[in-house]
Amino acid sequence: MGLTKSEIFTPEQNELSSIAKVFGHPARVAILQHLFKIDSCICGDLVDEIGLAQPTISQHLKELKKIGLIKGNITGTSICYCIDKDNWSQMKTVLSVFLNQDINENNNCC
Amino acid sequence: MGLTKSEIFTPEQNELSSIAKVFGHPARVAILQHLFKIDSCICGDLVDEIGLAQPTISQHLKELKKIGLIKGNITGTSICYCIDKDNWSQMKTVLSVFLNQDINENNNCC
DNA sequence: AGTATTAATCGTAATATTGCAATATAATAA
DNA sequence: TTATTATATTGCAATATTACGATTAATACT
Repeated sequence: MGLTKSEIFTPEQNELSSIAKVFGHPARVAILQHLFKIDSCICGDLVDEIGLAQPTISQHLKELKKIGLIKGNITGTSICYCIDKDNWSQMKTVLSVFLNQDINENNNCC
Repeated sequence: MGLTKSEIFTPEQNELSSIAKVFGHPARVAILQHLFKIDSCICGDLVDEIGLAQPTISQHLKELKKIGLIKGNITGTSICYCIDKDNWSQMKTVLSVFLNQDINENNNCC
């Protein structure tokens, strides 16, 4: 099948896994790290920076855009990408709730 | 061709994406949430709790175990799973470094 | 021994993802 | 207008993931 049964999960579970899925590829992690590091917004040199073909990078950028973590700005023939700060911090909140769950200390099996 | 080029990324990028990948499916999120919530370690009732077949849950548990986020304890015919606290907090540290990166404020394109 | 019970594994079908060559599109430059 | 440059889209091949039926393995219960 290969088809995730999203309908049996809560909206929270689906949202969380969608976010995590985007981080689930090293190229997208690398793109985000580069956008954080660089002092001016980056355009096509992500292709040089990371060692993947232009269509591949473009595809990864599309997924990052789709989930709202980055946004692009057209300047001439190039496009300037950067982190969407508002969405980034919103995403952090969603992830934090999940990551900082308290472990029930009554657990005694292991 | 369906094969991630792990060799061109840093160990950090690969580690981070591997962790995120595991969270990238709602069933695994649901399993982890259930293990957090329940007051005694859970065994096969994850199958009832989540609406997936037993082999499917077993497969997801395997991936969670592989990355070290959960561990199992055999008691009779059943297996008791729970969060691996040490690895969980270690994973949180790795993720936090990534999530809490500072955005370079010299960014001015968007 | 024979029979449940529980969970892992195997095999397989359906779908998704990754990556890239080729091509298309869009904006600028000559 | 004709390049040139930068990025997106299309199409496709290779591989991965998801899901589950069937089976297996291991323990517990009669």
